[in-house]
Amino acid sequence: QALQAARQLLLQQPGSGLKSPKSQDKQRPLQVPVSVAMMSPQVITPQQMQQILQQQVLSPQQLQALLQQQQAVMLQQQHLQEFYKKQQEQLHLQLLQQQHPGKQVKEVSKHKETTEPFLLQIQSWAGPQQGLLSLPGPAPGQAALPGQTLQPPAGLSPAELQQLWKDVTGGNGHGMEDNGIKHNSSSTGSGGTGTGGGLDLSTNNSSSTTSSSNIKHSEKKPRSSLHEESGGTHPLYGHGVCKWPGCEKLCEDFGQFLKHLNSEHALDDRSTAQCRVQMQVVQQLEIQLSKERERLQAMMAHLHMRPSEPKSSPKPLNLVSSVTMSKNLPPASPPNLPQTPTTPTAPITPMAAMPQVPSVLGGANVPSMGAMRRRHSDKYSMPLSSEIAPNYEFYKNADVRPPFTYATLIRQAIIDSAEHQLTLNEIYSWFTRTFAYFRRNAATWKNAVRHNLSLHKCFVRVENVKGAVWTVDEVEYQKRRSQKITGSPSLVKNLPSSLGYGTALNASLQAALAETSLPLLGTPGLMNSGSTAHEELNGSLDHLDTNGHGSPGYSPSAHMPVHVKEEPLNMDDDECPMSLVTTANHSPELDDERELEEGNLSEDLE
DNA sequence: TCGCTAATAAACACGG
DNA sequence: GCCGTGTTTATTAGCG
Repeated sequence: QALQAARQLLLQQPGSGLKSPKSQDKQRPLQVPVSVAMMSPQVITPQQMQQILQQQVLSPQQLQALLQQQQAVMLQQQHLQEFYKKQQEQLHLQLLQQQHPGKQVKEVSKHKETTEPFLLQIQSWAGPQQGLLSLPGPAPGQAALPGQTLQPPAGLSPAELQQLWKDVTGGNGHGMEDNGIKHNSSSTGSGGTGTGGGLDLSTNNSSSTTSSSNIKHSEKKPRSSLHEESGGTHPLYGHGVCKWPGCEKLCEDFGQFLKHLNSEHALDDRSTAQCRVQMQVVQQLEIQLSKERERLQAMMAHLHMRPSEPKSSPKPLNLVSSVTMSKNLPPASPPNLPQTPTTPTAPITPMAAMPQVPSVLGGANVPSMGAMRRRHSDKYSMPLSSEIAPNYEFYKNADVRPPFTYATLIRQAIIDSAEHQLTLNEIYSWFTRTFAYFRRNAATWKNAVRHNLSLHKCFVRVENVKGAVWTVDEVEYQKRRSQKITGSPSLVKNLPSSLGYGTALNASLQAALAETSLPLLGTPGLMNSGSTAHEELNGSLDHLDTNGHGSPGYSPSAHMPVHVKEEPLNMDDDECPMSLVTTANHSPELDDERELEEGNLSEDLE
């Protein structure tokens, strides 16, 4: 309305506002708004604004007034959006509680949180049809107006995008289709093509906030899973469904699709508007893609992965603020969307086992501990220390769960200590000190630590002068580990008797050596205490090797703190810690093989 | 589907 | 009674 008032102002004062040098241009001020209005009735895009500026059709005062009015409208729009969002969310939750009692509400609500901002954004892009001021992306060299956020939220999947499109176009779903909810919109399209009213989402929703009775369960139309057969080929036709954004009209065959396409999506205002919105979507996605690609480059550069293009990061990455996606992107893969799944043949980094990497570290969207009950298999993980070491700062600062089991971490904490023994509280401290992730939900993970200490035989409680301390029974630990590695408990069963370090024990200890060697040395943070791990393991090896057998009365408490033999070996390894590059193409099996090979190598060096 | 493993939650005991 | 520690059991989920 404000913009229209401005336009009225211009129309009412054509003479005063004109600085056109030629008299025949006197119609210009009329032409511009009219043309704009033809495109989108209440929109003056920045490009057009610039055009107006260039053509000097308006006086600076008028332009200023116009801009002010636009800003005022923007503020109104923002308020409307906020109001609408709140109302919609409230309504949404209300409906979900009615229809999906229980935790589904939480899940869908979470989904909504991610989609709604973009939904609003899309609505803003599609504003003309909604009577809202549309403010497309700023023209080159023109700053975005305050409050204007044109970036779609990161991490938008194509499915979400499609859903949002449906939201925009008001097609079958009206935004809540995922939840089986459908707004009884004013859409007149019998086939759910969102004719006309498809784009007046905001008005529909705003009205629906006061009349929830207008909402009904949707006869959820089967999606692309049906009609797999497809007659002809057309970018807008697939799986028997019209792929026009927001349409999804079922078409029996290609001919019917063509007929539908020509009838429902002919060249008219609606189609052009939808096309325009789609262009905006594509444009924004391209912008986002380029940003993500740039981010990927920077990440790969930071992580010493081979960048596909030698494009250096504009600035060093601050892990706390910049790490927004998993590192498990194969370096050879083209920089794609960050959600690119890792193929089983390229588990690459231990991050592959990382359950999740919060998109915003330390942000509110970090899933709670309880929500991420993921299996923490070490299978895809490289040796703990060598994983932690290069990422020491990362884990220290980033609220990312380390991809290791509690047992592994506890052991690491203990063998990192000078005495190879820690009190429970010291273990706690190590966790919180080493991993930012363990600086919250203390009760949960501390309970898990205690549980693991009690559960696993490899952890031995030793009464000490100053109380009880926990040590690691390395043999027990490696028994567990070798069980996991070899999958052959029979081998482990023979461990005590095969003290001549037979194959199983050898492999186990080699694996252990691989796990605790190389590691820590690459990182100052872990180097100081971490070298003990290496030494301890070598000590363990020495103990067995030199005697030809493990000590029968093997006592971890007696064994752990002592017998440190300085081993100059592996210094080459130290200089070349296990990098993401070297492990990038490792399959899980190769990882195990690598560990064995490294063990052999170390042994050979001895 | 089944078995294994790990994470998580919780109850309980015990001592300071 | 509270808290930290330690043990144990049950449930759940991921994975092979």
